[in-house]
Amino acid sequence: MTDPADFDLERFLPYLLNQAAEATSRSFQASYKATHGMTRTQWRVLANLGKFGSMTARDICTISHIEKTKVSRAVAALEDQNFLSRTTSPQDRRAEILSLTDQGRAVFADLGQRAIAYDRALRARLGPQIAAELDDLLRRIIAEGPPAGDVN
Amino acid sequence: MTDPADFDLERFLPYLLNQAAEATSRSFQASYKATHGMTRTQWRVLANLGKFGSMTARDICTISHIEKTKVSRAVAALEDQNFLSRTTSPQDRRAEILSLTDQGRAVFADLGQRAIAYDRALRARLGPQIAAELDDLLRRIIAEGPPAGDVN
DNA sequence: CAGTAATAGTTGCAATTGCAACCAAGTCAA
DNA sequence: TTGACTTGGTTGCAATTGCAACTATTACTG
Repeated sequence: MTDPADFDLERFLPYLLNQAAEATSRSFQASYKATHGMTRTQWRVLANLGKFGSMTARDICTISHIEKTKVSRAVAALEDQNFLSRTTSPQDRRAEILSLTDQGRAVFADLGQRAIAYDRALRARLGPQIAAELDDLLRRIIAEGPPAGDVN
Repeated sequence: MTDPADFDLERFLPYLLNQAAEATSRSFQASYKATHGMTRTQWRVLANLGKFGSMTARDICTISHIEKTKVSRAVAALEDQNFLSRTTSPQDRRAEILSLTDQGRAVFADLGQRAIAYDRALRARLGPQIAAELDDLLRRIIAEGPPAGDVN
């Protein structure tokens, strides 16, 4: 039997992860919000396209784990800003292939720089090998997905 | 000079942290949403009160790093559900001391149990000592706050 | 083939958020 | 004690989200 008092909020992973995520994302957000009027989701979508090249919205969903509707709207917004363009895929006319425009690539180059700097500062404080371990752990959590559904 | 191509999205900490946070929080969310009609923020506020006892909204803000307006609304909602009650502090009539009601404590006991189970499942997959390291890292990130502001 | 199921993406609507402006109470100093 | 400043907390409003329902294709199955 687990005593309710055993629950240690300060060691509850979802809680810790959220705080860490908020803390780090929030401050970097200033970069893309102020200079390019982008939202967090938009930045992520753009970053994925910048890093992995043209792909479909669905692809972005699967590799980034962002909800399809969030992606859909982010894509629309990025298109409005002329950061990306769509082409319906010849193989599957439902799908649209998304590619960054020159302007989009420029923005990505700019923000990529800052992201590198930001990330380095973060890692510098943790120490390089520790930071690398953190990467692994996070990737494992992300890849393995939530544990065994049965929390009922 | 950093080449834009150097930017590795898959190793960008804010991005990784967010994905991990989303993945873990989201699935646990089902527990409190379905059974107690609570929102993420509400659960967090309740958890803090459950764990640390009565305190002021401001206290919750500082220890949990949740925006004051989010806390304010969560408190209002929890009060509507009769999970907590307020008393204006005698020392400072601006401040309200928040305390869980019996009902609120019961909910916390219930969710606390599930949280423990969920967290254990998560840690079990990482391995106990690895999970402990992760805690430390996350806490450092949270405590140290974002790096040096100057990402401009 | 027809008929049904799955998939890519969008949209409506309600709920949650963020930010700035705003009260009310408290502090501090002249 | 008045007046300027801070601080606890709430609120208005616009923007972002979540979820479910919906369109248009494509895939499957008998």
